[in-house]
Amino acid sequence: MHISSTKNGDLIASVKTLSAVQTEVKSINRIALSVDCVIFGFDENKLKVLLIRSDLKKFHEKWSLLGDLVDPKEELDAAANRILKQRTGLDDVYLEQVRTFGGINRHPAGRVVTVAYYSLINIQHHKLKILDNELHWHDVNDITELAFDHKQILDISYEQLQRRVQEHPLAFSLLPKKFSLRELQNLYEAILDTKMDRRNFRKKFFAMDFLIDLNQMEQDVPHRPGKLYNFNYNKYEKKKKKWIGIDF
Amino acid sequence: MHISSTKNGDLIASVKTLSAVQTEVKSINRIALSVDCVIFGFDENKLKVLLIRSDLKKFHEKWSLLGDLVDPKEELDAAANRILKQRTGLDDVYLEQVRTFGGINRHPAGRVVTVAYYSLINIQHHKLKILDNELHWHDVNDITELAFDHKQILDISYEQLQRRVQEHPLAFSLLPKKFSLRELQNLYEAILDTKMDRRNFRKKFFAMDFLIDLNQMEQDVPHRPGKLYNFNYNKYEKKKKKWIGIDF
DNA sequence: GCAAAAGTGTTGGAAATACACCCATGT
DNA sequence: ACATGGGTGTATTTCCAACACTTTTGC
Repeated sequence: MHISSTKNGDLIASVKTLSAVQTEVKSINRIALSVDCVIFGFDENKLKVLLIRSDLKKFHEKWSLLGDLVDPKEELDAAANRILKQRTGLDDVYLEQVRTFGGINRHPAGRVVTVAYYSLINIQHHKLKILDNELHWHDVNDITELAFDHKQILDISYEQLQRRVQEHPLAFSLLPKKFSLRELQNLYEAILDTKMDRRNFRKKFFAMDFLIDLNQMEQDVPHRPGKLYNFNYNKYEKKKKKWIGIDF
Repeated sequence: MHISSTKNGDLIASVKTLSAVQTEVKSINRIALSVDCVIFGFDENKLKVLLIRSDLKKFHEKWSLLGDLVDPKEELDAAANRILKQRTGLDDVYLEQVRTFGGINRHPAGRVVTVAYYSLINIQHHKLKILDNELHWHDVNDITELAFDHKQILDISYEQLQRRVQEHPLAFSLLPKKFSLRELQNLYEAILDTKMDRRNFRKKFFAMDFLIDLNQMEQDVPHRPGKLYNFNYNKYEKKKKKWIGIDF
C-alpha cells in the first residue's frame, strides 16, 4: 500500500516522511471496520446458517449474521475466530475470507466497512452452548431478508461455498468424522442444490482414493447399513491438482 | 454487520440503541483503510504489472502497487477507480476485488488495512499519460521484492487472475479490439505460464463460438498474416455456464 | 526459394453419463 | 414378505491430447 493524501483526482508526485503519513493514518481518514461470519452447518439433509437477532434495537426484528467491530490491534482472521468463539463457544474450525463490503450506507450508525468470512461446522459435534440473542440455525433456502446488507453477504458467501466445495474437500468438516457415502452425497446435493447419480457419485469418490474405509457400519438405520468412511487429508495434500483448462 | 463492544471474549446479549453504536463507530475503534490496485497489462508477449516508487521516503528504493487511503465518504470500488485514474489517467476498465489484507504491522505508519483490486488494461491502447513516481510496466515474473506486503498481494492477485481467466473471458481486455488467434494464445500462455497446442487451442475457441471473424488480416507481419477477430460479449452473456462437477 | 507462422483433421484414451439388478437389514 | 436404501458393472458418449502436412506471405 502506498499512501497519498488527495481524494480529488489531483496527481501526487511527492515523497513523504513517515511521520507525515502517520498523521494521515491517525487523522480523519479512519473508518470503522467489522467482520461478519457466515457460519454454515448441515443437519436433516439441509444446509443451515447460524443467525442471531441483531442486537441493534432498530433491527431487532430482523435476523443478522454474527459480527463485531475489529479492534485496531487485532488481525482480521483473529477477529473472525474471536467472533465465532464468543457467539458459539466454538473453536478450531475452517474459516475463509469471502470479500469486503464497503457500501457507504450499509450501516445506520455510520460508515462501517465489513470483511465477510465463512465457516463450516458440524452441527452434531458442536452443540451450541451459547444461545444469546436467539442464536440458532436457519435453513439457507428459507432466508429472504436479513438486517443491514447481510442477505447480500450471505448470497455471495453461499456462491463462494458452492464454488469452493467443488474444488476443495471442504465439505467434510460439515460431517461427523465417520460418515456414510449417502451422507456425503446428501451434503453435496444440499450445497449444490442438485441431484446426482448414486453410482457415479460413489465411483468418483472411490476413484479419488481419499476415503478411508473404517470397516464399520452404520447403526440403527431402518435399512441395510452402509459402510463408514473418513477423509484422508494427508493423502489429499500430497496429491493436489494442477489445473490448466480454459472453460468459460 | 452487527456491532458489539467487547473485544475480550465476553458474551453480549444486550440490545443497543443506535446512538450507542454510533458512539462506538466514531470512537477509538476506527482503522485506516486503503485500496491497492494490481494493474496487469500485456506487451511483448509478457504479462506486466504497473508499479511506482513508493512515495513514502522510507521505502523509496522499493517499488510498490498503486494505492491510496479510502475516504470515509467513498465507496471501495470508487476508490479503486479513482486511484487508477489518478495514477494512470485511465478509466473504464475491468476492476475486481481480490481480498483484504489486515496484518497488524503491514504498514510502518500504523494500522492500515488494505483492500486489493486487480485490473486488466491494454498497454497499446492506453498509453500512460502520467508517469509520476517512475510509474511503469514491470515483467510480473521478474519481481522479487516490493514495498510493504505488496509482493504477497501481487502473488495472490496473480493466482486469482490465473483462476479467473480460465473460467471467464477476462483476457480479452488485455488485447487490442482486433486480435489474432496467435496473440490470444500468447496471452493465455503468458498468464498461465504454460505452452498449449496451437491446433487444440484454435479448436477450443472456435467451438465456444464467441469469436467474431472480422474478415480482416494482420498487417505488416513478416510471415503469413492471420485473421483478426473480436470477442462477442453479448453471445457469451446469454450462454454462460452452469457448473456442477466435483473435481479436487 | 526459404523462413515463419497460418490453417486444417484424425485418432486413441480418459472421464462422464446413463442405466438395472441383486443384497442386507429392520419391521 | 416387503420396504428401504446399499452395493456393483457396463455400454455410450463426450471431451481432451497428441500429432504432421500444406498454404500463404515477406524477404
